Amino acid sequence: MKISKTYNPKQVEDKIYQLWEKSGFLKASPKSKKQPFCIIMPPPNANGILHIGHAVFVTLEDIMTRYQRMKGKEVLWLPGADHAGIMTQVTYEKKLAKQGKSRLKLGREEFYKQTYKFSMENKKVMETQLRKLGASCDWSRSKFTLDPKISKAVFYTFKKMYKDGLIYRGKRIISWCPRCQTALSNLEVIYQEKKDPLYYIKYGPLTLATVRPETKFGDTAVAVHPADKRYKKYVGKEIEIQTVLGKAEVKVVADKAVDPEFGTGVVKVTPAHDPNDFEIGQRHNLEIRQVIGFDGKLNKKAGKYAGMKVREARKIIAKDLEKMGLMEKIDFNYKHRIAICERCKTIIEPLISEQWFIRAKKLAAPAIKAVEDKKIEFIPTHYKKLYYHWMKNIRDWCISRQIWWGHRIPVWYCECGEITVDIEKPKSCPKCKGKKLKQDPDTLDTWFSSGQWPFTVFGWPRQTKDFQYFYPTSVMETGWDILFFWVARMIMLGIYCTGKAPFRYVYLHGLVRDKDRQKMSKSKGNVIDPLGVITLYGTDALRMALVFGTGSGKDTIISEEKIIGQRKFSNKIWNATRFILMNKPPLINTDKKLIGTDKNLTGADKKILKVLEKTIKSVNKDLENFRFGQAAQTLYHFFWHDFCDKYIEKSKSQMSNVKTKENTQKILYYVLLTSLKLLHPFMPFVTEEIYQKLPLKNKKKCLMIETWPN
RNA sequence: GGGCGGUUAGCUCAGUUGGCUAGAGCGUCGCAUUGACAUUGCGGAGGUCACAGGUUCAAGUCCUGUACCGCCCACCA
Repeated sequence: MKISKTYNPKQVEDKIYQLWEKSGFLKASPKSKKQPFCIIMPPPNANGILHIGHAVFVTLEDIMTRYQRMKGKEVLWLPGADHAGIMTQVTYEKKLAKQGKSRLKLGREEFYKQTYKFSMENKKVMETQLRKLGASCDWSRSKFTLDPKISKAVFYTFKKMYKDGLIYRGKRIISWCPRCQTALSNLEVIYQEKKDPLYYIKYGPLTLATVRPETKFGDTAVAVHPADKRYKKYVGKEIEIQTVLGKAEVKVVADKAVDPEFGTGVVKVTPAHDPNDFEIGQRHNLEIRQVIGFDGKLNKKAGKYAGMKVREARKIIAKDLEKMGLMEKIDFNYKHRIAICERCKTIIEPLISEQWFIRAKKLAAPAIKAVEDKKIEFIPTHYKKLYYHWMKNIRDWCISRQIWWGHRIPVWYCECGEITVDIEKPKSCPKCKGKKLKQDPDTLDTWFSSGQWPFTVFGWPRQTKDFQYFYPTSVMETGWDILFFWVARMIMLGIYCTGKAPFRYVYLHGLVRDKDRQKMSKSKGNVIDPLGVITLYGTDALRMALVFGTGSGKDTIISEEKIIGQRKFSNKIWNATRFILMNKPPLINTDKKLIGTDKNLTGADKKILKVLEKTIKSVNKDLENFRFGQAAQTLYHFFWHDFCDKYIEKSKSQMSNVKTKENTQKILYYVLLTSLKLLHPFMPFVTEEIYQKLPLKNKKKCLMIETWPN
């Protein structure tokens, strides 16, 4: 057998992956008598191709998966894809726009159909890419969040929560994205610092500061701090004010939310268009007067300003105020944080609208307890604090979105006013027996369905064999940036739906950054395309570079040099094997017991065996404690510097001595095989390829299912 | 306003329950080498482990404080 001088991943990887997939060892069975180990893959969004962040999670999860499989557990790593509501809708709409088409022209049904097709195509591409990354997952169980069975489970949960009083419909102030035309949860809103003029406007005898004079038509009060002596005499009274639309009367209320230090200590209260004002309004029973519509334009309550967009109206109104002598002064250097849409960066318009909400506090309590009781543990542990903080201050969760792509809310309205919540469309109204039922036009927040992912993938609410055997799962591995979006929701919904915390450990990895610690982004031009890198240096090199010397849960620093360094390592393993195979016995038995006793061992023999033992111990300990970066470093150092540089060099003389030849050869094969096993979770392709070439007795079909060294 | 993380070699980072002369990759300097591998080997230079105290036989590691950097959460108009 001729072996090439250098390791050539391109010729090896696809062939090896096929070997694994055809072997059937990637499939898990709930009938197994072994101990289960299960990771649910965080389903990538089905709206694009994989990036380097995906390569991180694949590497980490595959390391755990392969390690546990070799340790003899029944391992299931379950893949899938997420429909990613708003994100996919935005992506597909952009695609349509390029073709001169639009969502509205297509209509709801056709748009859904096309987006579904688009997502399925992406899912297929992604699955090919996951294979290229070496992901040893069970493809026979691949799922999609909009699969009919999964959707049914999601509706089941909705119905159950509605019955339990955990879901309600209500008119609330929500964050509205005028571009996406939908409500957003507070997590989908991000903040950006911006400089805006701060206007000091005369309100009758008072002066107040605001950045949004255009909302003044919605003012239903003016508020001051209860302890503010300057304004005490006005509290509870109506004051007459001059506005751009004429004279009006407005009530003065005292509320502790007002900061007497800011501006003049007087604030206008616009309950319909500001979250704080909404709350002040609730406390003082103020009228809610909506003056801005869902299109982001002023409505007819704004008189002559009706139809103007918020920002242009602001300028014009400010000018008019000045003309009328109502503007006391303008501070042009005022910096504040404005809310923008996480997806499209459009400025958020707080609006009152009817939405569906989850009473989150009730779900949060047991979710907090599960972590306190160590039913779930976080790695790194400090994320526990963040989790507690968020869970203890949780607010009701707005779960309705005014988009078309996703699970349509399973609620039907009858002309008679009856509301029916069910998994499927009711045949007729249970109250009036009428047949004219209209389904709620909204869809559910993506995270509502992905929050149930760890059990809906197993066919829950049916008590399937899979569910009983694999749930609760072992590890949830994902990025810390979706701790609240996803992990917290999975814990809450998991406990609520199944009575059990959905996983034992949460491992949170960091962000991928370049060597200047910059976050990777297309606009910065510093992205590393995992598949491009793979064609250049091989999957193993990329995987090893992603974990090598990275502290658990810390940001992953990656650079091309680092990947090249690991390609060299792949080649080193390859060539060490080539050397060992130069002295090829017919078939070698690598049972350690057959290696000579102390008496016939040289100093070098003893040393390498001892260091190997130490390496095995420390790698095991590291892997048990999720210290993958450390394990990778230990293995790298052992293989290169202890085995290759020292022992293999020494073996050259030992092999030419008849007395030591046989033992040396056995040790070479033994250490090589053990190293391959230990390295396999990190570098699956090169190790498997070499394993296939070794002349071993008792060889298994693949290294993937070899026995892990303990 | 709260909270979290970081500060170790020129650069990027490891360093487990405190325990050998503090490590790796890349870079750098010198030497070697046509039979495993130049995607190499050997050797060297390079560190007051941010700073100041404290606990200890022993501190990069634990405690307290300070400085700087980064991040998250929060309703300041």
